[in-house]
Amino acid sequence: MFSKTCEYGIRAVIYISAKGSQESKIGIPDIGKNIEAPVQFTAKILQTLVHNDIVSSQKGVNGGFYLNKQQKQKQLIEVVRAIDGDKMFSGCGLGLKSCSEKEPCPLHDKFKAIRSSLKKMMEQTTIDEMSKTLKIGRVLLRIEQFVKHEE
Amino acid sequence: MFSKTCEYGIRAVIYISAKGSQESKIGIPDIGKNIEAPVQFTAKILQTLVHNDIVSSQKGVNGGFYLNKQQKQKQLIEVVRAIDGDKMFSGCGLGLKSCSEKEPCPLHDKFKAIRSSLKKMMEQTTIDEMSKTLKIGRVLLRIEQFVKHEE
DNA sequence: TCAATAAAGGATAAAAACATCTTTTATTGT
DNA sequence: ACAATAAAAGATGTTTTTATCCTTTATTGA
Repeated sequence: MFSKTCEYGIRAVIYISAKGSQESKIGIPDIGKNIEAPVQFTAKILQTLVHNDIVSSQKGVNGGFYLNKQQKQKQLIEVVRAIDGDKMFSGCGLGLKSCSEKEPCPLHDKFKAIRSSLKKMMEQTTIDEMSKTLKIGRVLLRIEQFVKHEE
Repeated sequence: MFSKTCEYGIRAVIYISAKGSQESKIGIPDIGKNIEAPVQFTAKILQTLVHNDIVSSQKGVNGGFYLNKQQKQKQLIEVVRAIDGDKMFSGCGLGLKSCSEKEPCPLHDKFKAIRSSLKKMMEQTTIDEMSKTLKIGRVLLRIEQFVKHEE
């Protein structure tokens, strides 16, 4: 469904949102280890996410990644768009250039329905929500340390 | 959504089903041209589809590809499975091995819903239906010659 | 002010997906 | 029988995606 790059990106964002804060930023080695993604590759993806204002970063001692308030409120679809672009939400399901509302391919309407529900889902899901889901006991990744985070 | 390979495969199957018959088989050059796919690559995909009993073929003079009655009744999902395998319908949406019903990732339930509707759609769509949709005027591909096929 | 730290950025490498080319095998009309 | 035809099969090439490595830049605590 998503590209690997996108999967890593989403996982990283969830992890950073759940574990990091402006006071306590998260480093790349920590992130890579805990989301089970190649460290350097994750670094590249995070660059993209920083450029697109999905994630904040700071260089130097005690630097790392974190999400500010506005960023935590962003929708999943914005993360996906930043990494994979719009292709997921545009174009014919069968890859036909000639396909359109007027001259639809045999899968056109059915596809449209699926895609619009996928899109809606991604719009209704915020980063914050995903990281909360993580915290309230539905464990994911390797984040055992979350126990102490719970209220 | 689908891989390019899968897109070409589906398009080929629709085209063959719509235009071909046991009496009048369709050759690879014809198929490639009309579904706007690389000819030799399409040939490879058709090999796979023949192996998986989605399409019938015959070598030699007047040979080519066609779909028999049973094959026309196959579901879209069978075509996709033959080419892309099961990965589309299995595994965590975020690519996590650790994700399960018991320990779901933050996207688990939402993803499950989307995927099951995608699956249902593919199970409810037959090759025959898609090629009929093509015939009743909703033009696709480059198949102008379909006009004479309509009843 | 400088050594340590950590992200940013650029270059390169490996793997997978996509595509083409060439040879072989089966079929058929003559 | 055999020449022509068309798919099957195997080898090879290209492009994109995924992944790693190395150098540079910014920040900070001592």
